Amino acid sequence: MVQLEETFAALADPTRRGIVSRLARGSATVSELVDCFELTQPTISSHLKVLERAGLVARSRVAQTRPCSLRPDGFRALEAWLGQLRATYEANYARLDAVLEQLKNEEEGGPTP
Amino acid sequence: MVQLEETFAALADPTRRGIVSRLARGSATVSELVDCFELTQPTISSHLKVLERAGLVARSRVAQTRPCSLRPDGFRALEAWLGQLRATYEANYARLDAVLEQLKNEEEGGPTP
DNA sequence: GTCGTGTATTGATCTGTGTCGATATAGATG
DNA sequence: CATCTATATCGACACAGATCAATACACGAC
Repeated sequence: MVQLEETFAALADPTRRGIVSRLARGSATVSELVDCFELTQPTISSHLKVLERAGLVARSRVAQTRPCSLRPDGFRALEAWLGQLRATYEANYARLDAVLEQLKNEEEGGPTP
Repeated sequence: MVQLEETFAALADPTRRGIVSRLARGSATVSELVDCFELTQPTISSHLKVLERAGLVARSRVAQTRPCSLRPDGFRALEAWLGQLRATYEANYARLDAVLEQLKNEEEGGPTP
């Protein structure tokens, strides 16, 4: 649950969603990301820290650079929550449909006085 | 894009996710939601306003009460964004696999000096 | 009309966060 | 060793948001 908290909070920021979209097309170093967005390097590093803590981004080390890549597992919890929500919603919607169906059938059998 | 911004920001708060989960099982009035969560009524109303502005919750009026219900369309943009992200990621992963496959084939043909 | 219940709004406080400039650290290169 | 590049960290600022108490509004009941 707390993981979900961090995931949604991380993706709530447009810059971080931009970083994620960029990394979906391939890994990138911090400098490359700084070039993509008109923000300073400390700001990008701060965003990467948030994304890393949320489990959405992984950072390795190559020489002095720190290539960042997406961690698809981090999105699983998000998709699972959405799927669960949809299932619950549709189940209750189906139940409503069933009730209406039953009412309709009872009415066809003859209206109750 | 700005809609996505509000959607993620709305779901970043645990109380609002709780409200959404509750509403997936059926509509509820503001008072009923206040009973569900140990928060004051103004706080719940504030959260509902955020969810409404994000297009995730609809409010009607029945007498003095304001029944709240889920608006599944509001989640579509979120699911679409995730789907697009996943597609992009898997496409580039497939491309990487293809590159590795090609390198392997070239190597089998004979290592380049 | 008055009264009571349900909900919205306001004002205040407190915490969190996005941003920057400045500085510090890590590692390659000379 | 010194130096340069890439990245992280720190301190400060401004702004947004979560929360509450108090109050105002809406609507049915009487």
